Amino acid sequence: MTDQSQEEEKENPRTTRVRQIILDCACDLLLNSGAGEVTATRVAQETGVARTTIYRHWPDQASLVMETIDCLVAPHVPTPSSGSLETDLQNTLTGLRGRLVTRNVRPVFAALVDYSSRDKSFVPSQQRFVEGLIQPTTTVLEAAQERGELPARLDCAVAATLLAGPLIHQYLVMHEDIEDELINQVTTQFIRLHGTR
Amino acid sequence: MTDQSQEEEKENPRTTRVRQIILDCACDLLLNSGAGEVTATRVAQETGVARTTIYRHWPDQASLVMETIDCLVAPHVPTPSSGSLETDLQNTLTGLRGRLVTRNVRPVFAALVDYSSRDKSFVPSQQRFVEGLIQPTTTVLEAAQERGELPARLDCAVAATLLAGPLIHQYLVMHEDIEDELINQVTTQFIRLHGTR
Amino acid sequence: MTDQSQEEEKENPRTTRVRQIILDCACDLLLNSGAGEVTATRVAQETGVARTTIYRHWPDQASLVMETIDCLVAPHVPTPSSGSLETDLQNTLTGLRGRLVTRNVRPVFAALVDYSSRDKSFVPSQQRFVEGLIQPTTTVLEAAQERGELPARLDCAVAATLLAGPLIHQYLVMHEDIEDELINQVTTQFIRLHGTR
Amino acid sequence: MTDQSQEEEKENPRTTRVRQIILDCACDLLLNSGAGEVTATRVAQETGVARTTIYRHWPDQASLVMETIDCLVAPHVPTPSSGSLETDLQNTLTGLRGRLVTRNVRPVFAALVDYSSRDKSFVPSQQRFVEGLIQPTTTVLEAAQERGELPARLDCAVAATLLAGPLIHQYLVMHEDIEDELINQVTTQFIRLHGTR
DNA sequence: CTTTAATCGAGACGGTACGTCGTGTCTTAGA
DNA sequence: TCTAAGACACGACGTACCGTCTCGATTAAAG
Repeated sequence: MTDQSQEEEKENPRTTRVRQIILDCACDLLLNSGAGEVTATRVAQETGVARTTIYRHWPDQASLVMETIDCLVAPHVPTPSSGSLETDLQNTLTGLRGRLVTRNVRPVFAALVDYSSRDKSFVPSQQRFVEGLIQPTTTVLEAAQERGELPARLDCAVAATLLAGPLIHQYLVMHEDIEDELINQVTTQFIRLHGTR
Repeated sequence: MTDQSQEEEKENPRTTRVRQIILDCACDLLLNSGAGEVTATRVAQETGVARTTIYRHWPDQASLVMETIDCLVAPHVPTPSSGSLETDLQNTLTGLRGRLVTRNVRPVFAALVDYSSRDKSFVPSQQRFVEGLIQPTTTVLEAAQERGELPARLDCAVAATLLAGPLIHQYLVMHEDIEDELINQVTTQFIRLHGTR
Repeated sequence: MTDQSQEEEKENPRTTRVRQIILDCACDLLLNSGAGEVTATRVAQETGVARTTIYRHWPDQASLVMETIDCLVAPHVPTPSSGSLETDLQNTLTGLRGRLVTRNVRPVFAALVDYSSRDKSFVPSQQRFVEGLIQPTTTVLEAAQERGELPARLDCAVAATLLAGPLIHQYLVMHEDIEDELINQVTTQFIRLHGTR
Repeated sequence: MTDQSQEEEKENPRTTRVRQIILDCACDLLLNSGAGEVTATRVAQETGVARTTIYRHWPDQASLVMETIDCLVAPHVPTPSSGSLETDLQNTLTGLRGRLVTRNVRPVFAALVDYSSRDKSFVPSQQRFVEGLIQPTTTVLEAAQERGELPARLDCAVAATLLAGPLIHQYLVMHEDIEDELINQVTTQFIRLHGTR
């Protein structure tokens, strides 16, 4: 009945609106201009909201950035299974590559790494964000495990690291493109080792 | 004879000393307090060198940080080969893990990611830095290839990504510890796939 | 009724107070330490006001000095007329001499000359300041003219220059004291020439 | 015999040359760009002489400016007497007005006033400079006195102040032009009072 | 004609001030 | 009640000039 209102504590609609305007602008700035521009001053200029209003909702720049980033955690989009684990992995990893590029992940990642390095309370946010990226891979592995295509004792999280790790390393850490060849190698290698046929 | 001395242009020793003092302090600050503290003002306070002197050597904060980071690129330390590729890889990856921790790589990485995200001219620095970390792995692979333990057509750089990528992803991206198990998996998987016995 | 209040725009009292603190200190510095010390940095140190606050009110050092000087323009103090033009002039010029000394006019004049020489927009300030010094003389002359003691066609401004000019020249330009003799000569000469008995 | 050589101490010709180059440039800067530009840095840029060389000859900026100004003290140019004191005075004062303008006296005066206000040792320089301007007037008066056209008890220095003072006040202090009318008034007034016919 | 000493060029260095920008706190008015 | 508007203290930025200080490289004069 009042289910949703009890979470929100009957927040003033004006407040909600302003918060949203600010967050939208912050997301925009983060994705398009980098974390360095997610600034009370900049958001105020951009939105017309007063700088003091921003500080009323977030005690400081860090917490605004934190919440901005959490807005950008990729929601889990299930990929339809093709039946073959190898194909599924290929598809998932290709999808990951696609999302890294189209979602403009680099600036968000940069913000996370930067803030995490000075404030450990950002680490969970960073983990959540990266897990959001890897999640589909883990899901595919778990499905395969359920179907018996992977040994039950396999730790799917570790396995996902083996699969997605090289891609993320290549793109976010090395700042280089992910070649099809890399996806192939990663997948083939994994299947050969763990695939139960 | 005087070939190499002519590159250095006989720089005033005082200048060299002051530059070194500044860089040392900057490295210190970067490693222990984070890139945000690598500031002309802060370095000046810390070293007693005048702020203007710093600006004489580096036009701005970014270039000081850039050079500071380049000071921290891990020099290549050759690991003695044990004869067995598997053992070599285990050792090398364990060494990588050790260096990640003892070298306090996270703040450096954070600085690189941060600066690269706003200024693409930092990307090469970032690549150089990460390659400096991975280099031993590549070396081990090339040695094995020479010995015939790996197929000649194998691209050692890609292979190194497959091996070191998951570790770096785990430590720098996921902010989590590298378990022995991960090193084992990565190594075994690689050997099984490519090892020519 | 609210006519005059609308000019002032109901400025925040704190702001008014801070502006005044700054100006007071600037006047002090100008009079006692010279224009060279009227510096944002110096005023900030002296008053405890932040340097940036000063820059909020005055875009640069020059405009602060300009306003400081305008604070020091001598307000017109009417001298009671003795009935005799000669005595009035003696009194007024003696008063001028007194004000030159007690008001510590030299540093203000120095500032004006200095700034005017590089920025013509200071010239009006300089004129206003000097006219503020001469004003009583002009007033005395005008009163005498009204009483018929001076010919109606006499240009009082020029006449004031003839009277006050030598004094100011002696004190501000030649950096020498003004002897009673000089005042006497100037007055006598003027009365003999223009006095209508 | 060695009269002149003993003053100059057989100075190195290179030194003399460099000193002259610097002073020439300093005069130029003082007259055309104002005292604020008479700077070691600026002179060095302008002349190609090293900044350190300037400091070798003058301990600081002030002493360079001081010497620069002394170069600009107007040499006494005798004006031919017309026989009539009134005409002589008219000519001399008109000449003074001319020199004020053509000699570009304002920036020099500004420099003198500025430096004198912070360092009393500049006061004599300022007096010398202004006396250089007034000197012809005094000379004319003394000649007239000699001829008996002025009473012997007249203090020519004071008289010169009465005559030249208003002009200098008008031009240097009030920053306004000197009208012919002012010269007339000053002269007539003086003659009427002191002229012995 | 060379050698030796004065002088110069070049530029690092420690300072001080500049004017700008951003932060986070605060107060006052207005919707 | 919450927002707008903006002053304020703080502190870093990057710049300009000061006056001091090495260093080599020129140049001048003396041997």
